[in-house]
Amino acid sequence: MSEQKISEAIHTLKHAGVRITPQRHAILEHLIQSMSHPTADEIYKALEGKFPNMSVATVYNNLRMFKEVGLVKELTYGDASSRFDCVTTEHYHVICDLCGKIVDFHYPGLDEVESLAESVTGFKIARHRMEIYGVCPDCQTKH
Amino acid sequence: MSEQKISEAIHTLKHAGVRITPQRHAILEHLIQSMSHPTADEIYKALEGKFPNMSVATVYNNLRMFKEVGLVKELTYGDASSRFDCVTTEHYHVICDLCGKIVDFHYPGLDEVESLAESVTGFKIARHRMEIYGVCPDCQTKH
DNA sequence: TATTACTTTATAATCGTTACAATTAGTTTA
DNA sequence: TAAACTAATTGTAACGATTATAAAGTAATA
Repeated sequence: MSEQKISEAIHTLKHAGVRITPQRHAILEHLIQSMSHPTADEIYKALEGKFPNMSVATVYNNLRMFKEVGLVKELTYGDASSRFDCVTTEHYHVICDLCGKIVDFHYPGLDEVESLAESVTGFKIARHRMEIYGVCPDCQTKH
Repeated sequence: MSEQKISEAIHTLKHAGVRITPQRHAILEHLIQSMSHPTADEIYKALEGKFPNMSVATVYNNLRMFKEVGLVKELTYGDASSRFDCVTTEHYHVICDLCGKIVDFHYPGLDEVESLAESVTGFKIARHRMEIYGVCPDCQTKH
């Protein structure tokens, strides 16, 4: 379960020559254990009990670091804050238009979209992103 | 050509009870004629010759308005500025990782993705977005 | 023409994020 | 284990995109 994911992640970090500070450990743990896709601020608030002196900058610094090492993906949605997602397997996100909830959605990679785009545009395609928007079950019953 | 698109758009606006001010007309014209997907600031700069006193707020206000009427779509990419795209037909965007160029890409709607997401997650799906990233031909030759 | 509502303008404010310099704390070496 | 080295954290200032606000201007309407 998540214990194992955490130690795997820590191993990855050590291998990349990164020190394991208490703050880092806590941010990582929170990212892995929370099944949601928290914003930097949510992580900050969640940990301020344990680390009353932690700076927001630390959260951002480490999230950037995790991203560079490949542990985490940043989900960017326009003006709103970025959300951060622990990379496990490839998946897409389904997002509720009303409450903002994000649900993981597995779908076989759209390789043919990439190859078609490559041949049509002449780009050397590296990746794609897709999000699906709608209203979640909770919000459907409430409205 | 674009003359016709402009008058169509103006008709849509009038029908929605919106006054056609010179600034509005110019912003609309720029959006339709420029084949790119400009940011609010690019529009602002492009028009400051004609309208030395125009405020950025005017650009933002009108872009929001155009969006509400359905003339324009906002493309949001994380921290960077939003880009604005005149709605003509459904299409996706291919984006260069190096220079940021955006190219339109037509692909048959991924209806099956939406319907699968709907059945798997219980969401009532309304739409999706997809972007494809890579390196454009120009940047490929330069690097 | 007077009234009304809508627009624009200029500027201040907001919010997420990053830069910076000073301090603190892991890690390594002796 | 202690000194030395380097990376990480902290607090705060700064930044940039966007929005809010209030005052002034402009079009439409009676």
